[in-house]
Amino acid sequence: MKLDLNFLHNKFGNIFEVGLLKEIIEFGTYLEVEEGFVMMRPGGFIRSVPIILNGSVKIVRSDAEGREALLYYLGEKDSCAMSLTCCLNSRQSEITATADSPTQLIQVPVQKIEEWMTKYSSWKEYVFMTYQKRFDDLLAAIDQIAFFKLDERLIALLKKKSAQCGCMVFNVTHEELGNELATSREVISRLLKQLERLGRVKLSRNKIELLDIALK
Amino acid sequence: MKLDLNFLHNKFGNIFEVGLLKEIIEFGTYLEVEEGFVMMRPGGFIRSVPIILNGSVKIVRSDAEGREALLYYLGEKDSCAMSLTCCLNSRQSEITATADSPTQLIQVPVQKIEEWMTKYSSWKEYVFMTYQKRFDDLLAAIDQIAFFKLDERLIALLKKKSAQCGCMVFNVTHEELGNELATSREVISRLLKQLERLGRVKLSRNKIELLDIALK
DNA sequence: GGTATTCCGTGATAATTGTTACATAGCCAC
DNA sequence: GTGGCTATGTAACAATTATCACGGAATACC
Repeated sequence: MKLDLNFLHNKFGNIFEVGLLKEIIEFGTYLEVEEGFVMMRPGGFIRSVPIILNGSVKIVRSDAEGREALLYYLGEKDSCAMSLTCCLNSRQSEITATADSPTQLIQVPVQKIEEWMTKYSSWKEYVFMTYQKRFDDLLAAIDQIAFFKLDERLIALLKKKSAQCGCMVFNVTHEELGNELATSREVISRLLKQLERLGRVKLSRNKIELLDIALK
Repeated sequence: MKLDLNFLHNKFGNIFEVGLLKEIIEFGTYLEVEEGFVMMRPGGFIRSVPIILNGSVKIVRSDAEGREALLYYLGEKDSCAMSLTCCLNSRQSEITATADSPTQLIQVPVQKIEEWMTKYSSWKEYVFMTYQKRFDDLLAAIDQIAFFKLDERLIALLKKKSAQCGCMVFNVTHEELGNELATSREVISRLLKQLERLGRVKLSRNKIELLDIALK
């Protein structure tokens, strides 16, 4: 697909001014990645800031031993605070970003980030909003990890996944859930089975269906 | 104390340009708060952004049941991402800020935050740096909570406190440590006692002395 | 000095989470 | 359909953390 002004205007018309949209078309790079594609790794150098058009991107923190903790998801119109930081300071990434579904995005090259901030107030606001949203997301992640027990965190995660795909059935393995909650597959299996016995989910291989979870 | 240009120039000369320092003197408010003073509460409205001159401020996240989790400390020259967000968006605070030692600071009124960002590039950079630093701080907090066991987190917290006061002995109760790690006083007492038996700390009422902790 | 208050130590026990080990089930390729 | 791979179920046990209950120690206040 080629970036075109009408398309961008529909999506970003209320955020970005037209001049900026034109520059985005001129200097941005359109990119389409498939589910599972790892867009960014700890230690990776980052030369562009992504703007998500469609799909969703999972942002995860990993420790030295390969354990993980889910931080948040990026969705339509979102951007990434880490890549902003990295671009503005020539730093390396400290997180992992993985496409959680087929994802379309625009990459804004590092040189334009600062330039546009002085040139377009809408861009400046977008950058600030990005920092603020991700800050909020991190606070929410800390709430989950610090204040809730695993069963509640699991339910919250299932809800979040359901919200991401906009449906009540989605594909996921217990292993993946375990990673995202920084625990083991067995623990997740146990908790899920418990939820199934309570009639709150229906389990199959690679798939979970939410029954009365999203409502609560 | 009155704000004076020499003083500010010594402290911030390599960060802020002189014109900005003059405006800070003109429009900022000097404030001195004693240890334990609660500078900000969840739900509180925020009409200014602080710049810390001296001392340290503890930033804590609390949940509905009054449990807490330490996020990070602010020290000299630092500022607060939450108050920036709140000022720029008329939002309410979602964290608690408490003076952890006698603290001197400047309050920058909300109107000037945006104005200075277009006027002084050094201010713009300071604001961005603040977001970035707090973002990093939150990531570090998540690492601690998600990947480490309580005994390690306790040691890390003791180190942090020691670094804050710049000494090996400091005043703190087990209760306070428990709050900051979102656990109970008893658990902390037990872990501390264990550390004392290992010869790594020396305990007294209201006081902890680090022996071979800071070195490791 | 006596008393109240706050802080600390610790046993007992429960709840939660982590680990090990192995069995079984679903699915794909041939 | 058979073999191989991945995913799930689950028991048994270990480790960690939480809670309850109480006694005693240090300090403050009168």
